[in-house]
Amino acid sequence: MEYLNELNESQREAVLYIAGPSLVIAGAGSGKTKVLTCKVAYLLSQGWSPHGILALTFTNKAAREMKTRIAALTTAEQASNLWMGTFHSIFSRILRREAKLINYPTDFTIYDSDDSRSLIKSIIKEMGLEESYRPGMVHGRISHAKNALITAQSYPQTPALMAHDDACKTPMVFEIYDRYQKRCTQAGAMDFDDLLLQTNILFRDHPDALDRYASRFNYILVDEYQDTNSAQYLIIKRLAQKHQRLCVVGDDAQSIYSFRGANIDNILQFRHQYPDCRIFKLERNYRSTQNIVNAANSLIAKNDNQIRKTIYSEKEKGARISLFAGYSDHEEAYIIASKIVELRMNRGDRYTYNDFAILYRTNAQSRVLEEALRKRNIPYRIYGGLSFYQRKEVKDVMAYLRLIVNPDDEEALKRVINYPARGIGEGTLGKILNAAHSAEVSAWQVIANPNSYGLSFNAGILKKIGSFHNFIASLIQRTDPIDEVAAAIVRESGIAAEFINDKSIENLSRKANIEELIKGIAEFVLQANEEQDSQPTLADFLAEAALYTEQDSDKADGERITLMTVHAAKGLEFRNVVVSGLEDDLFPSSMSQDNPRAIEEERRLFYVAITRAEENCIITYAKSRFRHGRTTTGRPSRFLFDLDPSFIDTVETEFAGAPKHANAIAAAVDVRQPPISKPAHDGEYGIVSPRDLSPGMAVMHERFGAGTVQEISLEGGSASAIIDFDTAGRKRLILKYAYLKIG
DNA sequence: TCTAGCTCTGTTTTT
DNA sequence: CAGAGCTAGA
Repeated sequence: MEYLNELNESQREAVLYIAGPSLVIAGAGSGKTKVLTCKVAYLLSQGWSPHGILALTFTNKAAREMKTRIAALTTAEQASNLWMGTFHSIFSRILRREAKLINYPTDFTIYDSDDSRSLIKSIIKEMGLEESYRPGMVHGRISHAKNALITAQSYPQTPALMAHDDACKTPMVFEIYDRYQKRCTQAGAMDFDDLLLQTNILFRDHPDALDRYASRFNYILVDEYQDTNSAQYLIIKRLAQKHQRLCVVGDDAQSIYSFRGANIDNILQFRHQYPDCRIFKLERNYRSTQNIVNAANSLIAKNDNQIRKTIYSEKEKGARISLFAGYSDHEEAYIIASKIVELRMNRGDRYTYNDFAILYRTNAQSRVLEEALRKRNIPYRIYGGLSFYQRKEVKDVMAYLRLIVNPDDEEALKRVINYPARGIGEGTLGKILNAAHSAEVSAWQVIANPNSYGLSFNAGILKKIGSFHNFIASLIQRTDPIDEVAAAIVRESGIAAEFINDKSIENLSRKANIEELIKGIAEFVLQANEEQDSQPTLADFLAEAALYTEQDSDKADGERITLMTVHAAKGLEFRNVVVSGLEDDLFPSSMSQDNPRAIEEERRLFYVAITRAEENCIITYAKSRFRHGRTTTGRPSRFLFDLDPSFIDTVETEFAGAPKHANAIAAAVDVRQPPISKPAHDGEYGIVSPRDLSPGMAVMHERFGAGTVQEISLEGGSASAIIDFDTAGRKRLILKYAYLKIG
């Protein structure tokens, strides 16, 4: 147990206390992972069985890393027997075992967000609501409800939700939710949120099942506790109720996932929910220099809602944070690229490209940065955007695999019934789906026997449907290794033929992706053979693939700088970090402008960004930026004014010859721009405030001409107006983009 | 039924 | 600017 000697006092106390519930407040860079891994190793050394330890992490990658580190402290066998993974992966495993109890098939499909979205979209269409209901928004509402443990049945009984929907003029959300849930059940599918909700339903309705797991998991550890939602909270509570051996680790200052239902109160209220808990605070930051820690502290001090703590660093003072302003987003990117080259040069071979990361608020910002990096021949890797399993060609093959495992999977069927084209078009598919929904059976059952469901297709169509059905049925019969099944699909479905007359680079890369998928399946088989000495099923593979994320891949391909969103950077560290796009309306996001809680979360996000840096932190913003198809002028972010100037270096706009100021904040104030929106006075086109509009008012639009305001809506943070234009008809315009003239 | 190309619209973060 | 949706023409 030498590892105990490497811990500081508070870390050691946190590791050694295993008698009851404990809360470890772990500041950024304070050795949180070390505490967790040492604690698990310590439990094992005290004779606890690895099978009885449940450790929940935020990402698969974090789980894997911890396993590796625990294996180094104990044995590989012990580490591999731990129940360690994300909430979603651990509980999908448990749900699969217990599926029968809650009337799901053992091999239920996991719908990803795209599947959910597409199902919701078709329900909206069926209900004739596409005018005013957007699938993404409805999905958000359903997801929010599920994370708050509100089922389709209880939704209409929840006044707060119904009132919100009424206010948003979307009173039918409850009905869409209900139909959505029925269709998921019909298809034998769970969405991401179901994995948590259904676990709670399982534990609620089957005390014997709960008891089995509660007594199996003798000790429960939860990482990133500040980002758990109500559904996760309740699962933990249920499992730990009896023995109360629970250790949660987190940092309220890094709670950044409320949009996904994360409830910061879980960590803030832990001491009240477990009154006899011990609290340990890890306040020494081992990651960053003093300047970086102090600057971050000065920022987060501006938040009201937090557990007070004093994070400090005993590393060198280090360089001050430097702040740069570009005249445009392109210049900002140019400055960033130059600073990276410069830092790397100055330090000779001390820094490699792997020591740099550029962080941003939104994925869309990466484009301009990439351009600038390419011009300088700086190699980069970019996280975010489409993950491997989200690419169209991969999803197509995956949909066939899903159908084999669960032919009732409607989203999968919709995807491939006519891909590659086999003459079963929209009309035919629509009839099949309608028949299925009115008979309350799956589309697959209709296809298996179209005549029994009152469908009168002509012989040609029947033949096409029949041959598709036979093809899938024949795949289901196959017993060869699953990677060979996948290869057969590509060959026999006609997907391979689609790629034969390829010339374009895109087509080649699609082909390569499909090959990689098959290779990946083969590797999965091999690994399972080696580790568990078992023959994995397609269902095993799909379950893992459904919960795979971009973060999980270890793209260690050579020396590259990293580009990612701040969210994606959570838990990571780099010697040099650039945080870009510090403009009001971008960071903090325009979505959170008038919501104090949301602003505090954005501030925590900025805090997370700064505290990723070990040695150098560079903050940049652009005075103008190309967004939404036009160039907009911005102001420096309000967060820049939160930073204590003594830790910040001069603003330099070196490439435009702007004066250099001694004081960064003063400089930032100097460049404060007039308000972004150009008010629509003096008979000119401009942005009109929703306050200045009312129904019946006559307005002019740049392109659509004269019109009359019908309705104004303030929902969802972006005010919009429905306007009847004399020639262009009825339009719904987002007021912060639309150039209008009153009168 | 399919595809190419046009028009229109709307932008956060993601297990 | 890019993705979705629509239309025309095959």
